[in-house]
Amino acid sequence: MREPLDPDMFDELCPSSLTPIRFGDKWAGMIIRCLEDGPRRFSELRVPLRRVTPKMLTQSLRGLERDGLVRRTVQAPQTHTDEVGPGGAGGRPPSGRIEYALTPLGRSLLGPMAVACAWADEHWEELLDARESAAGTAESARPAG
Amino acid sequence: MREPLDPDMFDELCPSSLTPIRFGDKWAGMIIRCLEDGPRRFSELRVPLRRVTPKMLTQSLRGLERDGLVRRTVQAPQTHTDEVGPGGAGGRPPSGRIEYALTPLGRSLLGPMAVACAWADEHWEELLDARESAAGTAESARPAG
DNA sequence: CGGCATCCAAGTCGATACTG
DNA sequence: CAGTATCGACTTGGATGCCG
Repeated sequence: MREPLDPDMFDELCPSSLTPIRFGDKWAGMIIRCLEDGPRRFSELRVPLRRVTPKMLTQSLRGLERDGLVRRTVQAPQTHTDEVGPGGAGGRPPSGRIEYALTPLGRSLLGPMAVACAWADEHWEELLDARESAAGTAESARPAG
Repeated sequence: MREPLDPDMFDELCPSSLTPIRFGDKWAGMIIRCLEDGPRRFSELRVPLRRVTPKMLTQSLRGLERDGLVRRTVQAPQTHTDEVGPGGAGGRPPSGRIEYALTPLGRSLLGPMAVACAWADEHWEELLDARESAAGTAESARPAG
């Protein structure tokens, strides 16, 4: 658990954007899934969600926080750096470590989200077919313009 | 089944608008639920969804049709009106009876929707509490302006 | 009855630049 | 690192009026 998030997890080839089932705003569902395995820092979330501007990421997180689905915590920086860690020797102490984590309420959404994902997984081809058919009929209705 | 739809089913007291789980556009979920028990005519849908302008109702229905969730059918009007029914004696024959019905794909959404409704039913109070707390802290952060 | 056309207000989202 | 500020495009949805 708490492994680094897959950078390609939410690439634009992922057809999740065509399901009619949505959770909150455009990125809320993906954010929740990123927090599924434990707390994450802002910059950690930015890796899989690198197509999301920091403004939107902040905005979505604030919305989730407002609804009690996500909790934002600031940990005081350790003044005595007895555990610098390998490769982190050059960093000056940040003003505070900020983490986002799912609340129990946020976690309770994982069930419905799994159901939604299962539905999308099972039916996204039908959705694509229907849309292509609709586009085709719309085209044929046009007099070759 | 096929009883008339409850006019108050989707009144604004219904807190479904605060759940983060959405199906398609603003009214798609409600439309699907209205079609759950069988085909409905446009004017039938307008009763429980009377807060929805006809433009939006059409727009949502077109979207659902495009995605293969709803099918729109036009039946030829019966020229011989052997069944006028009580109280309907004054109606002149319409140009065609139009009905909207769920497709199997649309019907397959009822399961996830039930899950979403169960979640909302179970947690909407927590959502409200969180929002009120958030509003309160936002107010107290303001310097009594 | 079952829409469509038009206008307009509000919200959403993205790009870019800047900050403590 | 973790945001904030500003601008503008795009989308969504409501109000109103008209049509076959």
